[in-house]
Amino acid sequence: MATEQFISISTSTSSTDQIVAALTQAIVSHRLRPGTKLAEQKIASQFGVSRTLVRQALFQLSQHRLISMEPARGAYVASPSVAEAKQVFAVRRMLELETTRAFVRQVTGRQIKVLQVHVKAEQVALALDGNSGRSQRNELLGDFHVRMAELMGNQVLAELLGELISRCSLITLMYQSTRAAEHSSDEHAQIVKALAAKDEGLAVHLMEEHLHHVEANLDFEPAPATDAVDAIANAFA
Amino acid sequence: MATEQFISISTSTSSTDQIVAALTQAIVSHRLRPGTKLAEQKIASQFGVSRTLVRQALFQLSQHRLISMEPARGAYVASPSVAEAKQVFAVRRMLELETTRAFVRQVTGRQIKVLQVHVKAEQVALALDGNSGRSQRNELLGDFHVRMAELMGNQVLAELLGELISRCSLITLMYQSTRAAEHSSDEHAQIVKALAAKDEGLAVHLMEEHLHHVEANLDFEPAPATDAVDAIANAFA
DNA sequence: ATTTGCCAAAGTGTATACACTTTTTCCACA
DNA sequence: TGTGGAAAAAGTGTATACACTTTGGCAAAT
Repeated sequence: MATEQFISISTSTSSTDQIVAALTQAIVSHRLRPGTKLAEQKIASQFGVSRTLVRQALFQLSQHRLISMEPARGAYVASPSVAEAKQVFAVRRMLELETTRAFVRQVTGRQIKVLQVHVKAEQVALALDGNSGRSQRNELLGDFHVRMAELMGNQVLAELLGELISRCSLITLMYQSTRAAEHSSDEHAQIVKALAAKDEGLAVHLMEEHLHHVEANLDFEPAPATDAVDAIANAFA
Repeated sequence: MATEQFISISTSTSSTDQIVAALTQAIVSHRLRPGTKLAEQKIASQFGVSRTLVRQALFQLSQHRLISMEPARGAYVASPSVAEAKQVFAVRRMLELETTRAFVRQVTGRQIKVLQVHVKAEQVALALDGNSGRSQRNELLGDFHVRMAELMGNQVLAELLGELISRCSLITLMYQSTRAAEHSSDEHAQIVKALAAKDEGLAVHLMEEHLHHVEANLDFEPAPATDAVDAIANAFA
């Protein structure tokens, strides 16, 4: 069964939030793959709580669109459609390009420092990690963008972007073509350089290209009927 | 007691969703004012269900930031701070300006028709309604923006914007200065005209001004200690 | 061998029970 | 008259119970 081992990285948050965090990480790191059924009792046992808390967590995750709940049938890890994936990326692009623009206008040395440190961390993780934690890498790469929003002092934006980027992680891992965008970190570095130089045009341009690369590395192709049921469904479509 | 009469506009959605919808409407229409306590059992009785379902609904609303939940103390209708209000508007501006830009590029006659019809509806409501339903008017005015996102075929964007606009409604009603922005509908009409003419620059400019007007009509001023407790709190701040 | 129908097992949806926390009440006392 | 504080009331947090739905399999019939 795929729902077996979670590692609770518990801090001091509420029980439900811990479950949400653990499941989120399991999903965006692909330890739980799209389509996997999430039976309430099994998860409850895993965490040593009752279904009540699991249920709350699942509801929350379904609002984040990381799982989908079908009435009386249960919760499943979401498998965003190509259409949805493209929409999520479109929204992300809107928010991030504007964020970049706004960022340049109010950038301080301290903020640049923070971003530089983050990029360093990315590159260390990339170097050290070899091939083990594709997911952790992914998470760190996504965090760069959330960090930017946080540094702008707009918490609302940061939260929204955080949710979008979780969705993007799921999408990325789902539609990932053979060779992923491993030069992301370099692109981040370049963006930071442009931000430091307060070159709005360049920064926005680099961010635009960066996001384009991330999306372009996905394989949205005709979905070649990977399994029998799909094949039949498609045949009658 | 302020939590007394809701009017269930029930469709065929799930019980929880009905409660969420009813409470949302009650909040954004100011039938429930910011700070109002939402006791689970009372609401449950209102709706004729158990606390379980109400609890789920409240969780959902807290994720939408329409209510805030304090551990062991219960749920209260949110009173967004000035800082949060400004952040929400900032994000909204980002999304809507980009939406407008994208809209112009792919606009069709049918879409323009839909928007024109909507604006007509706004103006009819404004004319008929006199002064009765400030909230309904508000809702309709917000819907214009959501409709634009929907027409672009980006469901993700539409949902996100919908949530943001709910928050804006709460904020608007909370910080509303004496004279509200009643020319919103006219501005919508002008925007539609610019969209129809595929004049990207003008459309974006008008949208920018429109959003600026909406925000400028709010009273974010020093919060002149409207009640005794606040006054004391401020005195020692 | 394939299909249909039915029963058992598993799972979800909602209500209720109960422990624990916060708020309110009210009385003793200054 | 006003204040401190304990006991009661109200309310939240979690677990459990139970009804209803879906699922899977077995057996009978074709």
